[in-house]
Amino acid sequence: MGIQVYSTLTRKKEAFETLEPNKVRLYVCGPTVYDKAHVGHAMSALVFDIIRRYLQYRGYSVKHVMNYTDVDDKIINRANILACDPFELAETYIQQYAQHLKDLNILPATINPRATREMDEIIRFITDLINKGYAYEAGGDVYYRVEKKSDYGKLSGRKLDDMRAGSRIEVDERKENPMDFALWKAAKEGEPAWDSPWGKGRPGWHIECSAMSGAHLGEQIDIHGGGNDLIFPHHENEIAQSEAHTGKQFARYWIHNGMLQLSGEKMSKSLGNLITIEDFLAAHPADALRMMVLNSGYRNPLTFNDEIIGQAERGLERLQSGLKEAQPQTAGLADTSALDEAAKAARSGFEASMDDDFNSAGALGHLFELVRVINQARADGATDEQLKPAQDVLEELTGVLGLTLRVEKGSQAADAFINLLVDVRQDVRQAKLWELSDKIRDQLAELGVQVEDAKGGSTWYWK
RNA sequence: GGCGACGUGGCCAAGUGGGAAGGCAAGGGUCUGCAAAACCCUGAUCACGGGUUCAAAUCCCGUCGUCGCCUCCA
Repeated sequence: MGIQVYSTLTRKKEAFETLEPNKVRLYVCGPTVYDKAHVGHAMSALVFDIIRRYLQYRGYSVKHVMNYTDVDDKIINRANILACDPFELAETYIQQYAQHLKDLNILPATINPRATREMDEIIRFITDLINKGYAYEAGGDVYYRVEKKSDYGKLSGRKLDDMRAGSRIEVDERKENPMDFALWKAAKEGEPAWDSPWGKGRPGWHIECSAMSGAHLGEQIDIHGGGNDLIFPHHENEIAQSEAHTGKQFARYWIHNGMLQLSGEKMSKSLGNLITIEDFLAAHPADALRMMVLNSGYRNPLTFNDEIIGQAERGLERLQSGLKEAQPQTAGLADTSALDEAAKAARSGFEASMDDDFNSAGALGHLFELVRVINQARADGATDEQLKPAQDVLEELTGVLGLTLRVEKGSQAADAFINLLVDVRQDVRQAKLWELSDKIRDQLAELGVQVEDAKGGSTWYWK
């Protein structure tokens, strides 16, 4: 059985079949760049990075598009407050976001389009919608006509009638239906604006994704992703526009990640309860956040707090323990079949879990079982050569999840001195000068070097 | 109010008809001069109440609770 993917559109798992064999067209909604990104953004980016890496492991070539919304009301407002240029503001945060993705070991998208650089495409798209009767101009604005297509609401499971009451929606007299949404917004004085058939203005939020997806991935794509807070109205509107434009199904699978929660509430800019990626990375390794994401279902809400981060960090240490070297001067195992079988079982279990809607928590479970067998073998005296095949599998599969299991490394020069010290300490221990031997170990620990004593000698590593 | 998701051991969490994975924490033990690491051992009436079934954590109905969307949001 191949990969099964849960699609929001059908609310069930479906067999994953791409439009073109072995190729995946993936579009993920990126951030609006008006402020520092927080760990919730990181979670979403991590989820789709994990999905992408697994698809690649499964032999797919993935064309991954992630956009930056670099012109909109919030950017303009922020720029006004800071008395700076909105384009420069956006540029600053785009650069910062790209660096965060790198720091988080998230593979760069194949293409990162920006709304401001795709204006011709956007205008062509809107023009076509007007020509086809799906949109209308009203005083320099252009609105999408939600009643024109009968399936509006199919992604979010809403009916126009249910939303009509819409007490919280400010009714705009110029709209035919209160749910009609802006494709193009006429510019006010001093705002960034582009020429269009409807006068100076800028694109609405939803249209840019449809236009850029079409421009870079074609009329139909395999996966469209984003946070589940985008289901309505953003993705609903994207479907409406794109399918009105092409007459074809837009995305085959809609994948949405759950929200990151802080103190029981969604982390968001408007609630002000956020932790920036910058702050997180200053205090924790990038792998810790990825580990948190991996250990839970991507569709479920994920609670973010110190205890959970701590659990993730200790879980990482456990994975790392599987990669440690053999005990010094060990005799070796007579039989390594347990290791071979464990490695084999780990790979097939890993694949079965990940095939099932990217069940990374289940996949991790299989990797932990491999760790246990490796550690058992080491404790039983396996040599490095004997451990290596299983460790290679562990390293490969954790790599598929995007974990680096990075072990801090000092300089080569320092290594030589530490080896010397540990070696000398070995003689000190043989002479049973425990006080001196402990002093060396303690002081090395203060320098970040963990020394571990075993029967045949000592090993050490940077921590 | 409408729509949707979720509720599994102290914590995180997999499993969605027939043996309740895994991790963290805790306790006990092995190893060790000590420490650390590692290894071994110990734990769940699957929110509650009904129902379907030979069989339910898993399906159906109801109750309670948590969260999300309905307005900008990853």
